[in-house]
Amino acid sequence: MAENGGRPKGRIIFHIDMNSFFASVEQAHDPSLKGKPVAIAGNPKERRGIVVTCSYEARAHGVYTTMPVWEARKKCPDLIVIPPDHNRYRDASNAMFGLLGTFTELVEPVSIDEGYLDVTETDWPGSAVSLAEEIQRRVLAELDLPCSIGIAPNKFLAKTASDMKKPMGITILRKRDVPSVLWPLPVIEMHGVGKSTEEKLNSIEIRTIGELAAAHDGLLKENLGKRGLYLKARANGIDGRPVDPESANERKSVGGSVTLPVDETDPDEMKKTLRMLAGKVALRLARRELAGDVVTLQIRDADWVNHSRSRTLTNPVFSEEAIFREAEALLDRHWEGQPVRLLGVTVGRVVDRSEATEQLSIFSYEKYAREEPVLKALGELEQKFGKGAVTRGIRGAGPDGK
DNA sequence: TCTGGGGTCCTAGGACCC
DNA sequence: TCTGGGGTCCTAGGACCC
Repeated sequence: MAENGGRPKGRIIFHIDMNSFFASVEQAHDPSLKGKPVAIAGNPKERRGIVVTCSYEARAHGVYTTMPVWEARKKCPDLIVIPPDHNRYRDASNAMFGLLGTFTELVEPVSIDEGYLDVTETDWPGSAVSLAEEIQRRVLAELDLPCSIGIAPNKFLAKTASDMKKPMGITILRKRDVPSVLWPLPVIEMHGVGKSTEEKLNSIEIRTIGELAAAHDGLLKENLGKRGLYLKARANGIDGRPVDPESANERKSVGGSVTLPVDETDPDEMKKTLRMLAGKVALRLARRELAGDVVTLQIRDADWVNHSRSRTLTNPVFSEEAIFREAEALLDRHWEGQPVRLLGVTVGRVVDRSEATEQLSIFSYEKYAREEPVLKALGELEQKFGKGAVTRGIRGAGPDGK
């Protein structure tokens, strides 16, 4: 980046936000869709489908993300509804991040369609704006996809900035702009503030981002915990989080869930679904070579009340069979017979499988050897082969063959 | 005819240990 | 009869985001 005249050098962070990403990818793939109202929605024949993303033409008709498909069709009779093609979006995303990576190594993917760049140290000869223009130009030229870019001294402001002009916007948000640009807005406009937090803030007479920025720490902490304090810092334009290219590789859990065709009360049907979900999760764990030692079952009741039941295992699992067994046991133990709208299975606390094996051999195996069914089995073996045989067996042949 | 599916982080209470 | 604290792990639920 070009010299800045000897002023103390802050960071220069970009936030890249792909505009209505799934819809744009479909329009790039099939140019006849350009200029038309397009919605990406889970199987449009299903009664529970919602709009996942839609083109700006569809938005002009009042269609928005999360709207039920039937309602979107009512608002926009010409709406073209396309089922999602996740492989296509994954490819486009990889191409997009690959392109960003040619400008700097400091790229942090946040989701499939957005990411941060720390361009403070790039050797780009021009201004930050000209770099943003070049990135935007190349993403459009090479991938046929529009994006918006926010330029700011930190992540929060960059993210806020990229939201301010869509599609194909480039927005600079300096810290000194915060009082005039951010402070007049209602708190709900802030990233990190949802409906619930908005209500809590309103109840203590905080309605604008400016009022949040000036609020008393004690009051915030009392009502919102430590979240309140960092929201206040954000409201003041303060955010010290670094751009971390590794964060995407630090996945914590892998899960699958599905809304059932009807609210279900038949345990056999529910177990078929759990088997399917376990298979899906196992497949995705396999692709990333992961295993995890917490299995969680999620149940959403017909009235949208969520429940989760989890179990921490002695050693990490990854197979469909092992995941299914745990999910099934959790269902047997905790389901109380009420109609179920959605089922989910998640494997948590995931680690690389190589790591998982190591853990098993040096640590978890000792714990495993104290489990009740294991003790019972060991007792039987000792009766058969004599005392000491089992211990020699364990030491001599660990699960990793060492 | 309301409301998908993928995640992360935080909180709070109880168990358990020193 | 009255009665420590500090720390970690586990579990369930809530809030938020894309």
